[in-house]
Amino acid sequence: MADEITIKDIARRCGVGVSTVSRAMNNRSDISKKTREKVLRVIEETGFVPNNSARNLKRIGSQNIAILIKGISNPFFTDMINILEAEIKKTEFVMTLHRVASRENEVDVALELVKEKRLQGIIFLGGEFSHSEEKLNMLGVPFVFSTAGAEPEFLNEKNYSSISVDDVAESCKIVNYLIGNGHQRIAILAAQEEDTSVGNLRLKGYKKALKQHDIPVDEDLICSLHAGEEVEQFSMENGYVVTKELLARGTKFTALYAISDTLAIGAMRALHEQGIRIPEDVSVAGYDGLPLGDYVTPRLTTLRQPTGLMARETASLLFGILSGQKNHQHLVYPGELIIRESTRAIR
Amino acid sequence: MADEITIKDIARRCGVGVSTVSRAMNNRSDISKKTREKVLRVIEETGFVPNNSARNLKRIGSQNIAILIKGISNPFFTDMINILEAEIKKTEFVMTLHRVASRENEVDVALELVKEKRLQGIIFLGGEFSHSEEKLNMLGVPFVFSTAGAEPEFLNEKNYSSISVDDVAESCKIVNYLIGNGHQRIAILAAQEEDTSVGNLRLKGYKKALKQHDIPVDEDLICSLHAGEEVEQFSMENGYVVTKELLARGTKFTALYAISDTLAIGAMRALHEQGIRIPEDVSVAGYDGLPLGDYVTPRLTTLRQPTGLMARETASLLFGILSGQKNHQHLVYPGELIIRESTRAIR
DNA sequence: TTGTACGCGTTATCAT
DNA sequence: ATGATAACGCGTACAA
Repeated sequence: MADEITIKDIARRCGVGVSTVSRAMNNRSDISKKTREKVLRVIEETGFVPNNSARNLKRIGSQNIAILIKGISNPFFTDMINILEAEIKKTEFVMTLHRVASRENEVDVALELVKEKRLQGIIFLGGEFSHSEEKLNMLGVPFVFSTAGAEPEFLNEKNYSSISVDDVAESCKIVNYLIGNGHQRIAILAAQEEDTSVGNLRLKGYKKALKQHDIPVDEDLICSLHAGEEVEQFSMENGYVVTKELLARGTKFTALYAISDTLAIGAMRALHEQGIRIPEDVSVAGYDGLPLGDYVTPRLTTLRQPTGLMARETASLLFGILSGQKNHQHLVYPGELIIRESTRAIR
Repeated sequence: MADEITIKDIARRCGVGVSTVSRAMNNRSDISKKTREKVLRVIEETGFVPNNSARNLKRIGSQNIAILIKGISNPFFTDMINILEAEIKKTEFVMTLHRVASRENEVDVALELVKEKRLQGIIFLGGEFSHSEEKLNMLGVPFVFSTAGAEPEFLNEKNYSSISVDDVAESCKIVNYLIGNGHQRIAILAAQEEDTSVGNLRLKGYKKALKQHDIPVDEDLICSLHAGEEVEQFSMENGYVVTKELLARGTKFTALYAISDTLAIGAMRALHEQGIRIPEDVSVAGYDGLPLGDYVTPRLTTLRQPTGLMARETASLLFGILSGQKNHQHLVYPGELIIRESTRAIR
């Protein structure tokens, strides 16, 4: 309500010029200790808060780094965000977290943010990896795609970095583990065919593993996730519902592989309700390696993505590039098969 | 890289004035359809993106609403955020989500944001509820505290709204349920005494319930959560660790009440590892009513907060105030005791 | 060390 | 319907 107070008001009240106030606020050296203290005291008393829009507009180089997250409610990211935050806090940079709605294009959002906040760098978490190069080049600041899936064409780019696991290979790995334990009829909870994100890559890995063992792909075993505005794609509920449908179809299977741990947990509940025992009757495997998977009963077999390592490398890479000590690179980290209680060998 | 392109460049390329470009961008009516199309086409071609800082600086009334969240990784909020987002999307307002670090003061952050984004309203999710009135009054725009805990002094304020459950009463409710089922020695995973947030209120509720039944408070049964920069307070891991400590102490108890579902799930794992059966040997109850609680085994007894309702009411209240159709109010919603499989009657 | 004046990119106002 | 111009609030060069 009170008329917005500006730097001019502070200057007037202190009997100094506006630049002096500015200097005090920004901890400049070219100001006497005495004046600074006076100015800061008045700022404190009046509760003056500088307008960031005006600052961003004028400031040459901010120290802002943005993290853009698609699917912020995905617990998979919370770990990475916390580590990224800790890493960034060690530097002179300031992090701003920005969520991207599922219908938004993250590069468009980034384009806005670069101008608005005078960003120095960007980290993309999750999301698609099919972006027009033209737009990417318009960003004008270094950026790193993290956990965005690895496509060969992607890996040739010299203009930006990426950090990921090989979703196809890792997905193949866990399905191979199931096959190695005697499972032939393996249901999968996977993304729609049209999906251009990791969901599709993990489905590819599933098919690849089957092919390696000459097991024919049975479309009845492939359960497409419901997707849309309403349902969270990788939610426990979605896993539950889709598994219910699978069971209703009467398709036989000895193992179920869900492309995320959350989906797997939903599936476990659906199986449990039907009196199907895990792992005695059906083995269940997930993907991601969420902490949560270690807390459910039975504990979930999964493919762990090295989130801590990836987050630290993401930060290190971006700061290396910003300081001119590193060049853009595309790093692919191996996942880790974590065998717990929800799977078993059959026959 | 490319020199930043501005509204002036667009104007020049179109052979029009800058104000005409501005009109085209902002869908004003006082511009011919033909010119607008031409301008928009050039904007499209050049990939021009207006600078939001400049816009915010100049614009009189934005349509921005901010949601400030303390503890964004808390799954309890994801539900509310999704609903709030859906409600806000129905209006002319634009929502921006902003996370507040645990060491930051949410009102200070809000103060900055109000100026920077010319906010029209604020929703606070989580966090403390002990704010200086002086600062709150400086905000100058309507705001609603949601799920911030209900304190009597708080409820007298006419200058803002709050939406909450009565944490003391609800906590008391679930402990009473345990007592009613024959439990006398009830361990609690609770916040530290110094906590000024909901954690403390829930502990109060626990003590109140014991008192009502003349059960003496045994300090050995009160397990303080680890808190700090490193550990997420309401995490499964914290629940696990604290329960381990409880068990190591050898204190006897027939029920365990955790002040959040995530903590309860961690506790269940710790009990499970000791061969303690739930609910046969120990009953476990949580608080919050997360969807997750319905997916674990055994399914978790809990006190559900009506998140959907609260989110919708939060939106409705804020928009009512913004449109002058409502006054500030303080609403307290009842929680719901959800009895599932993790608790049982003894004796 | 300090103050003055200009400009950041946009929208609002006023004139045409 | 359109264009010129003055703000918005601050940082920064430059002068003092």
